[in-house]
Amino acid sequence: MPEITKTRGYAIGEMSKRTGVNIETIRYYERIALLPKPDRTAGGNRQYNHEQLKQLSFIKRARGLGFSIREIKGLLSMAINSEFTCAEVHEITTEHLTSVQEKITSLQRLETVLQDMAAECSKGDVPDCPIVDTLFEVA
Amino acid sequence: MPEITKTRGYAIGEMSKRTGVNIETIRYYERIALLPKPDRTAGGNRQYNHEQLKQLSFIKRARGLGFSIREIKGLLSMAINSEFTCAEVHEITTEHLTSVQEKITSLQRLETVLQDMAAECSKGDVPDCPIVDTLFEVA
DNA sequence: ATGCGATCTGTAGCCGCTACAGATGCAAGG
DNA sequence: CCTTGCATCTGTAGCGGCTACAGATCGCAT
Repeated sequence: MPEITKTRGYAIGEMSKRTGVNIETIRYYERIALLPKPDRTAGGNRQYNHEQLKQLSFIKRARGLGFSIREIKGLLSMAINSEFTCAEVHEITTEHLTSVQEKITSLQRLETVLQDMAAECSKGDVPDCPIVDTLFEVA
Repeated sequence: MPEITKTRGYAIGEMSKRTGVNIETIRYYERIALLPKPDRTAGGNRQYNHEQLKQLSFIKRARGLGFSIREIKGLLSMAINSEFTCAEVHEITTEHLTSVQEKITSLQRLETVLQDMAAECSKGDVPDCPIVDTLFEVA
């Protein structure tokens, strides 16, 4: 028999182990066209190649940095087609950075309010609590 | 005719205006039993009372502070039954505070990474970008 | 009576997964 | 070759916390 397929590629479980992405999530990414449809074995199991492993790692990293699926699709299509300029990528990144910074600011405001509420609380055994009172004031 | 219902109460739109909670969301809160089922007019429209207005304000505030629906249900059932101690409420609050602080920390880590990536970028017109390179490194 | 905005119910969609059920694939051991 | 048993398959439904319809009815002013 001639060697038709030399490198066997990676089964989905292998992809999952190497990237840390859940198997179900990998299939989900395929469904929403974030990952390309891989080859299949004769029996129908997915067989990924190294390119696809790289792409999944990319997705994993970008998700870890909080990029949305939509943003990652943008980044990927640019990267894959090499139809992008560094400036465009920079823009997406700084936009994302700004939204992260906004989240931080609003969480910090929250932190302050929660700390103040907690500080006022006597922690007593009685059913009378400034936290509840605060929340129950009609706006 | 005798005055059967003296105080008319608030229609759902009134509740929405007073609390800033979307009408659809108010109905949603009722469905998930976060708000009690209100009275109805003869025709079937919801009629809320002042107590329910206070409760919706409470929910709105607590959501604004990032408490989950589950947490709010807890707080409300305690507050309504007056079966709570200040210490219990304090505990829920500080738990929530901790999770807010954890979110802040992880977003700040994110911020640093994004800033570093953006800083390395030349913003050039060429399709060669350290951001893409960074993301494409296999783990 | 009529017109028109407010409200009604019910259902489906959003994001980003996760969790099944029930049917197969595949590789290693006997 | 056959069995065992894990891996993988498809399809669907659920999570949280809403939001967005469609199509019908309510209620109030004129």
